[in-house]
Amino acid sequence: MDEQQVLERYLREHDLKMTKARQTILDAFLSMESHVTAEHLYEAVRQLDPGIGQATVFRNIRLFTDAGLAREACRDDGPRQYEHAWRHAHHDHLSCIQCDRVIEFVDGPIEAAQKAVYERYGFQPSGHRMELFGLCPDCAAKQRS
Amino acid sequence: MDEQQVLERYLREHDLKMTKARQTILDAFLSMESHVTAEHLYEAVRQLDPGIGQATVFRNIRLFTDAGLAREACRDDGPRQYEHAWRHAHHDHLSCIQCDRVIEFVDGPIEAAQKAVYERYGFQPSGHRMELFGLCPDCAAKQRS
DNA sequence: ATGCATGCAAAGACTTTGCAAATTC
DNA sequence: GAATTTGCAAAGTCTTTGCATGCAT
Repeated sequence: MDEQQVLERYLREHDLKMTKARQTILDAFLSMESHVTAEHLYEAVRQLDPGIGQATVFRNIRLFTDAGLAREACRDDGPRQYEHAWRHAHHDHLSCIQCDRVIEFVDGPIEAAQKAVYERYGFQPSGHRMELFGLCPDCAAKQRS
Repeated sequence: MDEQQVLERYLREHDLKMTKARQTILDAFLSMESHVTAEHLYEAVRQLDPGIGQATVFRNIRLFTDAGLAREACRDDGPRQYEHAWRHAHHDHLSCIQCDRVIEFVDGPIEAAQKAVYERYGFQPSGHRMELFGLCPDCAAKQRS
């Protein structure tokens, strides 16, 4: 089941409608990389259809989140960021604090250790978020020179 | 070296001044638990001195962050949150998605596995943030009944 | 036809900034 | 005395909402 179908199904189940604007916003979202802000998405959408308003983008990215296509990414500051959530395996982030490059990874030992923590405290897991910060090899090299 | 001294030293090194308002805001911050918003802090500060303005609280919590006393906590939404950063060992969070209870923990195996990830990608570590979400034992029990 | 969706602009939530007066060193 | 700080209010960001109209079913 691809994203298009997931959304259509969600709409059907909630008595919502597929509109031209909604379809355009979905197309734009699917064509973009992870860590999209509403502003980025709005710009991309305007390329496809200049008539679509910003509020509609905000309303729909939230709808995509409810439908399971998008997920809010953790942030310290600035506008809210979204990632793709469908057919996009769970992953964690390794970010360069200098150039903002982001590497997505999944690490078996970390996942296993997290499970142990849940058990230790008697929690029932529902998800997690992890971000590692550091200097990427390129930036570390630049800094040394 | 305690927080008071850390701040005084930071002020001296940056040619800044210790004022009555600044001291009051520091006292309020130190008396509060982790995950303080500027609004919470403002309320606490007003108890101590109703004459202090909100902008001053915003300006000073940021100063505390620069001085290494506070640290911004990761959030999806809502106002920015701060944690204590001085003499407060690094820790991760385990949060209940129902009652918002937060447990702070440090896990050796996770820290070790993170180090391995840094090495795998050639990154120079500078910090990380991890938050595990789930249902705490109490909320899980309530949900079953 | 019915009722959700849209665009616009206004309002909201949160944070920062400009400025004159007050305070610190 | 020189320079930082403060309180206030205004402005800035980012996001949501109210409403009349347009569309999808």
